[in-house]
Amino acid sequence: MASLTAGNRRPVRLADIAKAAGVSHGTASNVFSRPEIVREEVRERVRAAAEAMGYGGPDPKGRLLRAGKVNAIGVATAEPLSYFFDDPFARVMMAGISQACDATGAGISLVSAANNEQLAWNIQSALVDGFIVFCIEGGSRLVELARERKLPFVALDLDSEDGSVAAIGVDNIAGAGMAARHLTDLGHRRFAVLALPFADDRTGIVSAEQVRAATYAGTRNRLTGYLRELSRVGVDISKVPVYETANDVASTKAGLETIFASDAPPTAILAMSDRMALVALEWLSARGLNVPDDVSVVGFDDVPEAAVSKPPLTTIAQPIAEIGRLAVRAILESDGPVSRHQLPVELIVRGSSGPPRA
Amino acid sequence: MASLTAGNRRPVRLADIAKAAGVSHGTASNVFSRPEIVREEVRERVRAAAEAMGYGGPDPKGRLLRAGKVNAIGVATAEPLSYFFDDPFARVMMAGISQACDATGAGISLVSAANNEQLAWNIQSALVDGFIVFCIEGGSRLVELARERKLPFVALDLDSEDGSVAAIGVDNIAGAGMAARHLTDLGHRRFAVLALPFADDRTGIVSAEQVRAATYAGTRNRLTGYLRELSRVGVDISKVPVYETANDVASTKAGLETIFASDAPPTAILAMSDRMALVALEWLSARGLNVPDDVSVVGFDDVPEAAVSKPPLTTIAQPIAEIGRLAVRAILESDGPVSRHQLPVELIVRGSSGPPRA
DNA sequence: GCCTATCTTTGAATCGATCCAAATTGGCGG
DNA sequence: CCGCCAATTTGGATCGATTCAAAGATAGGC
Repeated sequence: MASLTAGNRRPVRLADIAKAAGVSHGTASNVFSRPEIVREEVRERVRAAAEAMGYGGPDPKGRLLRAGKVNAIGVATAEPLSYFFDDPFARVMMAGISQACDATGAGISLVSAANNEQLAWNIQSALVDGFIVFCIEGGSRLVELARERKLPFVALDLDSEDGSVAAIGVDNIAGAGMAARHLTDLGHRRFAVLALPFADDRTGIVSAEQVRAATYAGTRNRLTGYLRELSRVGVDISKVPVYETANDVASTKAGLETIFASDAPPTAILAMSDRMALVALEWLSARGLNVPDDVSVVGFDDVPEAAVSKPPLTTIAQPIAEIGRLAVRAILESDGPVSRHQLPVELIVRGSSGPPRA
Repeated sequence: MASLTAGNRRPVRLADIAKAAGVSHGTASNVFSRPEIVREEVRERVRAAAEAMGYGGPDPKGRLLRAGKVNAIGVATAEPLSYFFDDPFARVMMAGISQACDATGAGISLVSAANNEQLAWNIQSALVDGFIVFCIEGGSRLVELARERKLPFVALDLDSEDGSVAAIGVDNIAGAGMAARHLTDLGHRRFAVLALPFADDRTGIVSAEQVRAATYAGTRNRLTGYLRELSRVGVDISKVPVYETANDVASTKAGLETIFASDAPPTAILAMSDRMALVALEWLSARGLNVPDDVSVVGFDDVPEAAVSKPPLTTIAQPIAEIGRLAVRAILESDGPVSRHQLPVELIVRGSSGPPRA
């Protein structure tokens, strides 16, 4: 009964093998981190002891505390973890982030939870050197949590007026303007807007009042871009239905039902995301409406799927991957002043837009 | 010059605010981790001090060392980080892993690098409680590195003969058999195989010799399943070309070129991954060959894209997400014996397979 | 044989928290 | 006024490594 060492589950520490090899822990440490400064004979003795005792190498937990730097950045959202792998926009963004991390050797930690309490805890206890915050939904709360950690962080796609937070995004007003302009140039005059959330947990037709009170400035800016361009050609923008969705299939379809229940249905749909635009293409086709002959659709983002839909989607391209790369750099070189970038967008004309029926 | 505190960048520690609030560090710690046992007046005093000094809450680095558990699992591959977001198979797998992690509150750390040395370092220094190892390529090396950390880990898709490593996979022989059987039942007798790697860094037609020496038992098993079924109907399996690819677009196309350069080209292609199968569909279509009339194609995996290709792909469905979920559970409840699971597969007949031309 | 220069090794200090046994405080009944 | 119990607070020990100034060992020059 005495020496059933197999049952002894206490993990082996550096100090244990130091003692076993008859050297100080300082020397033992050097064997692993700077082997070249240790005399060969000693080095081998220590390594043999490590091998014999089943030592798995210096525990990063210990090293971490001493070193200070984790060498990983956290990517945070208020969605379930699977969002990163499901959503096309997120995937392209993550590809950009991955690239930059690969290049610098930094790791990626996914920090995310739909549950509010869990999210707070995850952010508080994330082992990272900084955060990239996806502000799709629940953005303000996320930013607040990230700020509390007192670590560098950058908000993506926030369009925040708050100049104290680092942010990277695109010129939403200009992008939306290009989308609308493209459609008015084609001759459209009857529009509907599928909008991203202006505030959390709400869907439906939005009022001017609600737009003014928007939590998400990005959504408001895109709408501003659309409407400015529409009024330029004389469209009565008070008559343009703006349906706020949760950027998912169900609420987008509900929006389309509402929009097309009108007796003067639109000939063109402005969707604030490709995700909604692609749902619209499908919905319209199921409804027997031809795109672009009966209805034109213009999206926003230019996710990969947009190029292969039927018909291919006309959209506003964001440099998504580039945004990701910039974000990583902003975290890792979080030096001087708060960095705020606004990247250019581009109109990509494909098959989902054309002149309205005469 | 004396008190330019703004320049003092040393982060605030728990001990600092304890001193400022005039309490012991023990009490200060309790204020954050078990506030209910601290007298209200004291609690508020400490919180006020924390606020005033810009304390970001207990540093997880410190907590971690004490607690021992990281509460995160690492997912390791020998690919660049972006693999997780690019590859369809990986994405479905990660969705399953995410789900299980969300449910248990565990985090996910992506541990990956194409570069060999970087990969070793990343695995050695990953802050995780265990690893899930993707054995697509470089699997053996990865398993070796993971084993050295002496942490629980499970290998996915390894088909290893080494019973000492936990592994989760599917019955490759049976799955491949079902694919081949489906085609022989339809009447096909001329075949070609697009194979996954048998060994690292090699592509081209493989010999029986090379198959026998395969590093990747999973690939070998799939081939065994194919050939066993083919020989059952009298096909001369020594004449069936088996082209080993790197499971990417370029090498798959090269394989197709080679295969169709023959004067007796196959009427059916057995692809060991949907990725290759989808490339084949595209290549055949560009070449003016009709699927399934001229050539039938059967894949393996059943990634989401397989259902929407033109034509939709006949394939062998793996319960990919389920594998991911099981893997997480295996790590978190890494109790008793080494767990080895083999999950069932299923033939999904879609439009890419049909009888050969009469 | 002594002194200096070089190469190795030592061991205390540190990183930032949590835990817990023991000490202190405060209230209350006798 | 004392003893006792419950509620708080204290401060030392611990988690597992790295760092670095100083001590010790070895070799070579004179």
